[in-house]
Amino acid sequence: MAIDPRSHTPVYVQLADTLREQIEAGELAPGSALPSEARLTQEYGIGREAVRMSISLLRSEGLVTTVRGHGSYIRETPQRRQVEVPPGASVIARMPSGGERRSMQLDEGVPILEVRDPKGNVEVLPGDEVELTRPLSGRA
Amino acid sequence: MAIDPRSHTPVYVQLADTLREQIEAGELAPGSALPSEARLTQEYGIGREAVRMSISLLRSEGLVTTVRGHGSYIRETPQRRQVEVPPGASVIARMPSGGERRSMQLDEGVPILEVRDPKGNVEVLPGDEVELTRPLSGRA
DNA sequence: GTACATTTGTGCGTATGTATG
DNA sequence: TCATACATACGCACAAATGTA
Repeated sequence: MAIDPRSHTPVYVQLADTLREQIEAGELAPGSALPSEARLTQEYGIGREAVRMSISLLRSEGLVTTVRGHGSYIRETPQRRQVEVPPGASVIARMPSGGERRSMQLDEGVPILEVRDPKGNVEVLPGDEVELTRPLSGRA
Repeated sequence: MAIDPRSHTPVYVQLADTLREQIEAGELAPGSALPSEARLTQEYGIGREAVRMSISLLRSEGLVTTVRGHGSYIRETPQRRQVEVPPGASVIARMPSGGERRSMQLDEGVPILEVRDPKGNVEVLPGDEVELTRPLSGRA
């Protein structure tokens, strides 16, 4: 898909959409590198700022990670371990604060799951590694 | 907190931390506007790029939203409605794709919850409006 | 309607630092 | 050592959106 500078949607959103499509279509395989900033700048005839913002957007969606001095790579989602939601518990999803992200060593664009059990204990789980489950039979 | 350009932590991270503190402390109330880019540039004696990256960071954390030609605003989190996790279901948290984000009208930095019931039906819920629950008694 | 100020979006130039190969 | 590539940071300029007079 070509980029239209006169479109109402910002150029960097258009490029992010294009790259996202390619990633989801498998044209850009997990683990492989995105084209470099300079490459994308030339390829689509847009500014470096727009390219950087596109990649930043994809990072915030958890689709790519960027390695400084090396490039940006399509993220491979790790196996999710199953975690049971305790009876009487509640769960919310939210993005981590900067401190949480650093201490939990989360990539950008990875949400967290906050599980609060009836006693008020809160467990914070990395959203990309966890699948919550509720078993059919309601035993703890 | 003042910004130290010689610090090892990037200027834009320092500013984001400062603004985050002010937001979490309530000095910047939900619904109110952040200072403009120009204002922050002067206020903290840093460049516009650093200011914009700070705000971009806060957006990706779901703390603020930006309206072109208007400004950036502290997000007000809506009341979370309670949604019960069906017996036998599994839940994952992830960031929405661009299309999902637009069709569900989600702000940046808002994760989604994907609930898959035993029959394979998938429900996609906005992470900022939902609190998942598992009742104490295991009835559906 | 017009005009204007404000604010964010985009593009470009430059520079330094850091990491990899 | 050298080239490449990204990260950070500053500057300037203009475009586009918004709101108000």
